[in-house]
Amino acid sequence: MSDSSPPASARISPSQAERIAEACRLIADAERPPRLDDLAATLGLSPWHFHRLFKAVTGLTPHAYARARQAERLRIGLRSSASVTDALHEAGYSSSSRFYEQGDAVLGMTPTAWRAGGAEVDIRFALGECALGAILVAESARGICAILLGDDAEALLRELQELFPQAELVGDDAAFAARVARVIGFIEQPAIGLDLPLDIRGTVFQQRVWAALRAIPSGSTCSYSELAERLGMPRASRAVASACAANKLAVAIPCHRVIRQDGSLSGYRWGLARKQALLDAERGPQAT
DNA sequence: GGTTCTCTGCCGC
DNA sequence: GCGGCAGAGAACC
Repeated sequence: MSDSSPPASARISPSQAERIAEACRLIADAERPPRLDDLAATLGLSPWHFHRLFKAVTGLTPHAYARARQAERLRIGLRSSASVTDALHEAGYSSSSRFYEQGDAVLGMTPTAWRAGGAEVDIRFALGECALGAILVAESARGICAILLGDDAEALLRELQELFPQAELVGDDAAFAARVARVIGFIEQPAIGLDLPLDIRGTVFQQRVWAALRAIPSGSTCSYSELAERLGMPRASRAVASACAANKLAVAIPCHRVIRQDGSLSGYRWGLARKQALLDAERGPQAT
């Protein structure tokens, strides 16, 4: 339920970051999720220290990272495999029955529904007005799946349709509209936190970047290259920027806190004026 | 339902 | 900065 406690961004040395990047590669290359002890031994660290370091760098535990990677392989496999069972096995799931036991935790829906492009899955949405202009909040069964900002409601709705082309979009839900008020309150006062579950969908790399974004404290900023370094990929600042741009959860995943090294704002999916306003608000009264 | 593994808090060097 | 333990809980078989 709580999304309000991203990992503290401890100082990570380049050599530590490189070790964790190596661990990420090992996990990504393995058919089955490697064991914590084995990963730690390969990197020459104790399991406990490796675990802490991994989480500090990526924002995910090694196990969570491995599962995310496995889910990504499944998503790719579902597009190309002849059957859902084949895709499950190719992704390293030991048995399909256990996969189904877990319900829709991996894909947010059944594999067959996912294969169909997410058809028949409801996404509730509501439009509103906040200090930054029009806002659209959308929610799947798993949590808030999009927070979009813009100048007019129709454009936001089109954007939502493009993000979830096969989903059944359901508006005018009074109960949900009440929750949107909480999101708007959070947009206008980020310091209060957003105590709603988030449905964060993206590749493993995007999820790593987004976890790192959530570790940037309110009121401070970071450059794309700094963020890339924190992820152990000092040359990947362009990829990091793309992942920031792919963020669908405005403010909840604070991509507005990433600016150019020279201090200029760089770009923002929802407009530079909004980026500036968000940063101003965070540096404002609640700053300690 | 037992076993194994992960995760976290805390402490020591 | 790193290693280690204890205990809770999740995952696995």
